[in-house]
Amino acid sequence: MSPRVSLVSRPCSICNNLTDEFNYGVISCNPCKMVFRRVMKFETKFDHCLCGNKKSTSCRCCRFSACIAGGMKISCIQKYKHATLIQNLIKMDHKRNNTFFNYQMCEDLSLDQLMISGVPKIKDQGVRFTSHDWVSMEIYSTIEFMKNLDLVHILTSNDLMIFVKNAHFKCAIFFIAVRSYMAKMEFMTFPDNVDVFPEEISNVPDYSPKLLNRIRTLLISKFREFDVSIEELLLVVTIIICDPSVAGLSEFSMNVISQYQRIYSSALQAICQNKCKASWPTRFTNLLFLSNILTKTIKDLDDVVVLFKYHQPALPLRKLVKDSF
Amino acid sequence: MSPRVSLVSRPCSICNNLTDEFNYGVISCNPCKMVFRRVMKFETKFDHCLCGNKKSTSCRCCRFSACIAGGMKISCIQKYKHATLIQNLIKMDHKRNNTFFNYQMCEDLSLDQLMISGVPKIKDQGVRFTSHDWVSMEIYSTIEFMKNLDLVHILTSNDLMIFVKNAHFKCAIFFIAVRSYMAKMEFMTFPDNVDVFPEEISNVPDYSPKLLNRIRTLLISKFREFDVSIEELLLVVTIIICDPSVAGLSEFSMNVISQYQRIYSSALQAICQNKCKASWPTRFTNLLFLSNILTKTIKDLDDVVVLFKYHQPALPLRKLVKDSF
DNA sequence: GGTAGTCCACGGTGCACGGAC
DNA sequence: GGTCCGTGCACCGTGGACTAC
Repeated sequence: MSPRVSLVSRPCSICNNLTDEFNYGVISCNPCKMVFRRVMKFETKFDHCLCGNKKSTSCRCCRFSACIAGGMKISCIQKYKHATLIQNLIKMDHKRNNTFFNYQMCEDLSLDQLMISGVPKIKDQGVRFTSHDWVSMEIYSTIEFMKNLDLVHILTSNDLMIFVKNAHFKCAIFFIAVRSYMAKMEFMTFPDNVDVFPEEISNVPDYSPKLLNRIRTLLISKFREFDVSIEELLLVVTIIICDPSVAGLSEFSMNVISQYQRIYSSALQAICQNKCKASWPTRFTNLLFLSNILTKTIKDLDDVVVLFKYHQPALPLRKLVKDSF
Repeated sequence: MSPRVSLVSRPCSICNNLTDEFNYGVISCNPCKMVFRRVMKFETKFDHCLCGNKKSTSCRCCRFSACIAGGMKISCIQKYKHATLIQNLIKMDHKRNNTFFNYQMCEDLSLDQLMISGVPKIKDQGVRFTSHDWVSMEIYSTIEFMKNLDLVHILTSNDLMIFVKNAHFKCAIFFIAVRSYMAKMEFMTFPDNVDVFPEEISNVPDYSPKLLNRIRTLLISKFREFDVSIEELLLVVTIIICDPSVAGLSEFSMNVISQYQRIYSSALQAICQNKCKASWPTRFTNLLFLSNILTKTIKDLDDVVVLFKYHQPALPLRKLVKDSF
């Protein structure tokens, strides 16, 4: 009997050249493996093109797109191992806090303007921030956080816009809760005890302290209930950010975002397993459910804004906030 | 009664990842086991680094250091089983003898110079060695012997220097005694009956044949008394070499050297047990006591050198010898 | 039965080559 | 024609799965 031939050559799933290799989860030749690796490592710059050479090796962009479409697993890239992933999120969070606390917006930009050019400046000495100012910085630093995620390097600018627009406001609210929770507060607040709602709110006739208070406390009460760590919160927010089901995304970006969401999700799962042994699925579900609590909070906030708009149409809301409702 | 839970996951003592394995004497995951195995087997090169990623798996050096610090037992590596160990020492001794008999120093190097670059050349035909020449080769070949010990591969160059400096001269003297003893001599001598002391010694007024003779005979008389074998002598010298209590060593190197000393020591113990059954502890103690006899001989030698220096300050001692007093 | 050792697939790295400017 | 950048080959180290003692 002849020995089993294991190294049979098959066409590379990316470029069709014959190969006996298996890389990043698919049958693929070494050159395609290297293209995928290098784009994922950002060893080489990656620009989108319009050539559409689907199975050709001549265009990096199309070859890389074929890698994604062909099922190459981003999670096989070692920098997406859990420990490294979480370390990076923590670093990004530090950076976000630094921006939030130490900078201020130069002008009242809309989200579109911000994405093109807007950069804040170092905060003036002794300037006193209103709720409007803080919320601007909260949103700005959240967008910065999102743009520091590895995946944005491989999204087209159009998809990146959709990606950011979808989650930035929601996540900014989440980050207010995170910061307040980490500062041992029971409710959302800005630094120096500046309320999250502008002072002008007391002029609204249907003013409902109960509703406002629910907005301020709901998320944080859940954080406390589950005794969440910053690592868990950062993974949850990243899972919320990486939502592949947004309308308008290209299939490519949907695929990429979805892969990243799975990576972050499995890191969160690992943390839960580590913490709770047998009961980890409960914790994991609870943490993922924070996304719904956030949605509920946003819904409440929406109601408040509607009231606001009705009774105070001239309220000077920042463009970044206005755009979100 | 519930069954004993044997496969409980615990954090790896090296990298903290969960594992249910137990390798080389500590709770440790398979990857850490493999790193330790490979460095110890010299399957892969091992360089020291400065990164200091103590509990990270990303740096081989730090991971290996953590293995040592975490208590992984070098003795569990099978090549450190007694038989292999002794075979290796015998081979190293052959090599040492080959160097000693067939080479000569190119120039008069100091120990520091020697450690960096010095290599001897094949002995010229018909050249007649003086005591000075032989002692140089004795020291050189002893250093070579020391550098052939496995453990030097994992010492930093600084610790290696300390390690060699501490024992090389002492051991060179021991090796003179070993060779003379194996050649059935009653006293230390160099080949062709060249005396271990240089001819110039007769010019010293306080010349004490009795002291010189004690130096020449003390060790060898003990060898005869205990009827030691070459295996035993090589283990003894290696135990002397692997002295973890030298000042200046890093904790890491101290730990490594100490582990090796224990390995050689237990090999010697096994030989004694094999040879003497019930009375092995006496033999074992006697053999270890040879270290003190050596120290005594070195002390005597020191006295002679002091006399020498006083009466013959211009005596052309080799740098390797000068450095040792 | 448990632990040390071996095998091998695959991810990562270094380098030489080739085309573009 | 030098330099820069991307490519793809060859090799290395890792760690999972298996074997042997």
